Amino acid sequence: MDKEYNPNNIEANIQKYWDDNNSFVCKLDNPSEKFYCLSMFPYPSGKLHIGHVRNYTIGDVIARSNRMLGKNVFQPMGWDSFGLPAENAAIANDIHPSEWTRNNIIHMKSQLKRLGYAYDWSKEISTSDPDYYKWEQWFFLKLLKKKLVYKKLSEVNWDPVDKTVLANEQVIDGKGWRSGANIERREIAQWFLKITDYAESLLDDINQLSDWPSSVKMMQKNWIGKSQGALVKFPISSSSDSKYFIETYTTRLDTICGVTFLAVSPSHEIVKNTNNLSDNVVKFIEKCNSLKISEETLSTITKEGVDTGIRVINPITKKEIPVWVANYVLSDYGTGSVMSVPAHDTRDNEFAKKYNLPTKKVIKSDTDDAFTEKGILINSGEYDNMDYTTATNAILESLKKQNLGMQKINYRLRDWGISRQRYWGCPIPVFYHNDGSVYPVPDEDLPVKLPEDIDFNLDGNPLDNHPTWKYIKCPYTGKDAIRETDTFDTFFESSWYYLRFLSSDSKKEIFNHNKNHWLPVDQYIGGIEHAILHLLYARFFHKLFRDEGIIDSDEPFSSLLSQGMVLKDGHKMSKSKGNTIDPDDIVKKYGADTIRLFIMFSAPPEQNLEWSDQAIEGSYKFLKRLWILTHKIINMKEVVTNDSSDSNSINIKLHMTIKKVSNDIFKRNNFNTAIASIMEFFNDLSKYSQSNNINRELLLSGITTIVKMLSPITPHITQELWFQLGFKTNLMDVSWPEVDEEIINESRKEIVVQVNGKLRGKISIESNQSEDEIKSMVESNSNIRKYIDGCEIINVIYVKDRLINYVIQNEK
RNA sequence: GGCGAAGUGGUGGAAUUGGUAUACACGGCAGAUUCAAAACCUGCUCCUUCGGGUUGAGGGUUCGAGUCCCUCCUUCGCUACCA
Repeated sequence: MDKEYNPNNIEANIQKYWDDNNSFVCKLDNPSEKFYCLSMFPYPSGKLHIGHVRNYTIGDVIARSNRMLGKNVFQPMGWDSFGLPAENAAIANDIHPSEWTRNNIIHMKSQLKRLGYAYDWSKEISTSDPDYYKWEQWFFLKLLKKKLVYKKLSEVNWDPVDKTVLANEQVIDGKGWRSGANIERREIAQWFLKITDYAESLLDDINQLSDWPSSVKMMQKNWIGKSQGALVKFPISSSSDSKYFIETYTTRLDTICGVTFLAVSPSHEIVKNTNNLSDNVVKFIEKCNSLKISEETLSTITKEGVDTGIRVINPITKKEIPVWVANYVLSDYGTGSVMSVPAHDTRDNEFAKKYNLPTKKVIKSDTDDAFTEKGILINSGEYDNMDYTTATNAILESLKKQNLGMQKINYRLRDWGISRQRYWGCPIPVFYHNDGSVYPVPDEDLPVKLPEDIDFNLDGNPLDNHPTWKYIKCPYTGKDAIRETDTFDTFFESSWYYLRFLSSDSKKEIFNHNKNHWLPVDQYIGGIEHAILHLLYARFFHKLFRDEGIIDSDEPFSSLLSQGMVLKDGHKMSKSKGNTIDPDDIVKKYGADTIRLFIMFSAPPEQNLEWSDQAIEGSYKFLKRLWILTHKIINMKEVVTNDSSDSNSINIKLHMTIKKVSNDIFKRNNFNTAIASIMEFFNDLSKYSQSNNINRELLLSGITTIVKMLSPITPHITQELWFQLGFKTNLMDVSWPEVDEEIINESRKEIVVQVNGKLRGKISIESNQSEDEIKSMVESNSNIRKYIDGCEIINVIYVKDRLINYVIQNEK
C-alpha cells in the first residue's frame, strides 16, 4: 500500500480492473429499471478539448450515480465523424479524410478511456461507417416515398475562384477564406426535408418536455415562430392583368391603411421578372448578392433600399404606393415582402425616415415615434374607432370579397435544406436519367458508398469531379444514369444516433423493436450551443421514425442538461487566441480524478466555467488529504469508544451531508455544492480524528460514506480506497448511502432574530419548540431586549426553523 | 437586428420556496515545522467614520429582495452550410 497518493498508478490499476470485469457493458435485456444516459457524441476533430471533458464528466457522474441507485445504466459513446474539418485537413495536409478521421478517433478514444468514463464501448458507432449511413440512406428513401422530401432552388455562398460552395463560417468579411475572392450568392437545386409539416407537433410537444431547461424550450418555440396573420395581395397598378400582384404576409392587418410602401427582398420574383429595372436598382441588387446568406449578417447591416419604380394598389384604401427593394427583407420568411407601416413598426419607421417616405398614423397614440402596440383605429375610413380584433375581422372580410386576402397561420421555421456539395458526408441515394427524372437507389443496392480514390486538388465538389463514380446504369431500365453527387448535411447523422446505439450490431434492421422500452433517453447532456438546431432536428426525426412505425414514443430526450462553456480569462478557448488547455497535460500532472473533481466543483453545469491553473491544485490537494485521512483511520488500531457530544454532532452532520449531497446530485444537478458539502464534512471529520475522544466506528462509517458519495466524481481513487478499507466489491455496484431522517429531525436548530428586518441575534432551539416558547426566549434575552424595549411591537413574523422578525415602531 | 442566458469579495463560486449575503475552494497574509526550502499543519482575510454599508447601474413592491416587477449597461450562446 502506497504511503503517498499516486494517481497515475492507481488510475492505471483501476482502469485495468474495470476492463477485466467488463464493468461498463450494459445488458440491454436486463429487467431492472433502465437508465439511458447519453452525452452528445463528439466530432473527431483530433484531440479532446476541455469542453468535451466537461460534457463527458457531467454525463459520467450522472450515469455512475444512477447506477448506485440500482438502475440498469446504458451509457454509450460514438463519433459524429462526417464533416467539413476532415476535408480541410485533406487539402491542408494531403491526408485522406477517412484516414484523418480514423486516426483522430483512435486518439480521442484513448483519451476518453484515460479519463475513466464508464462507456459501453461494445455499442460504439461511427457515422461515417457505411454500416451506419446505410440506414440513413434507407430511411431517406422512406421519406422520399412519403413525399416528405423535395428539391427546390435555394441560395448558397459561391466562391467564384475556388468554384465551390462555402459554409457561412468560411466567409469572412464577404470573402472566401481560402481564395480571398468576393463571394456571390448563387441559386442551386437542393434537397429539402419538410420539417414545416411537423411544425405544429414540434411546437405542441414542447409541453411534454417537463425536464428540459425552460430557456431551451423558449428558444425552440420562438424558432418555430408560429404566428396568426393574413396574406394580402397588392395588385400591380401598371398592369391591367389581375394576375399580377405582390403578396405579403402580415400579423397587423389592422394597420393596412397606414401602409405607405411595400418592401421586397432582393431575390423576390417581382424583381427577377421585371425587365426594365433602372441601373440603380440592378446595381443595388448586385450589391445585395455579395452578402453571405446568414440571417445575422442580413439583420445587422445598415438598412438600405431603392425604389423599383413598380407601383401597387392598396386593396383597402385603393391608393397607389411604391415598391422598394430593401436589403433587410428576408427572402425566405413569409412571402419575401413586407407591407411597411412606418407609423407602427420600428424598422419601417427607420427606413421611411432615411428615405423620406411618408408616414401615416392609423392607431391612436400620443407618440411621434413608431407606436407598435394594439389600439383604436384612426385615419382608416370606415374602420375608424374599431379595436384590433374588430378591425382585423372587418378588413379581412373586405379582402376576401375582393379575392385579395385570406387568414393564414405562418411559421418562421423553414424547411430543412439537407444538400451539401461536399465529399465527406453521406451520399444522397438517388440517381437521375438524362431527362432529369429522379429515381431512388433500390434498397438492395444500399449503402451507396463514398469512393476512396478522390482528388482534392480540383475545384468544386470532389464527388462531382470523380471520373467514374457517378456514372451508372439504371438498375430498373439499364439506361445510362448519373448519381446524385450531393451529400447530407451532417445534422442528418446526429439526428438519430441515440436510437442506433440500441441496435448498433444489427445488420438486418435500423432499430430492433424490442429495444423500444429504452426510449426516450432518460438524460441527455450537451452544450447549450445545440439548443435549437441539433435538438430540433433530433426531435423531428424521432417523430418521423414514430410515424414510420419504427419506434413508439413522441420525444427522444425526456430530460436535458445544457452545460455551459469552459472559458479562459473570460473568453472562449480557441487556437487563434492561444488560450487553450490540453486535458492531456492536466491528466499527466494530476490524474483523471483531479480534473474530474475540479470541473465538477468549479461551477454548476449550466453555467460557464472559468478555467484556473491555480484552482486545480486545490482539487489535487483535497484528494491527497482524502488519501491520508482514510489511511490514518484504517491504521487506527485501538478502538476508543466514547459517546462524546462531538461524536453526536459528527453523526448528525454525516446524515445532513448525505441528505444534501443526494438532493444536489439527483434532484438539482448541482454537483459543485454536493462536493462542497462533502468537503465540509470531510473537514469536520478530519478535526474530529485529531480530538481526544474518538469513536473509530464512526470515523470508519464517515469516511466510507464519503468514499461512496465521491465515487461517481472521482471513481479511481475511491475504488482504490474502497479496496483498502477491506471491501472486495466493485464500488460502482454498491448502493448509494441512506439518510436517517430521525437523527436530523431531533437535532437542535439555530434561528435568527431580526428587528425590523435587521439581524439582532441568534438563538438555539429544540426541534419541537412552539412559537410562544420561542417568543418568550427572545424577549427574555437581554441582548435582544435592548432593541425592543420602549417600542411598540406591531407584528411578529415567525418562519419555522428559520427566523423570527419583530416589526416595531418608534425605533431608537 | 432578433431570440435565450449570465453579472455577488482579489478569483471560481454558495445562498434550493422572498427569510442569517459571501458556504466550499483558489489566491494573499501571519504563524508552526525545517539548517534551509518544498510539502504538510494552524489562524486571519468585503468596506467602514463602528452607527452602519455592500450582490453591474437606477427606480419599485414587501415586515424582509442577490432572489419578484420596471428602465438601462456589460459579457456570452444561437441566428438555419461550424458542430
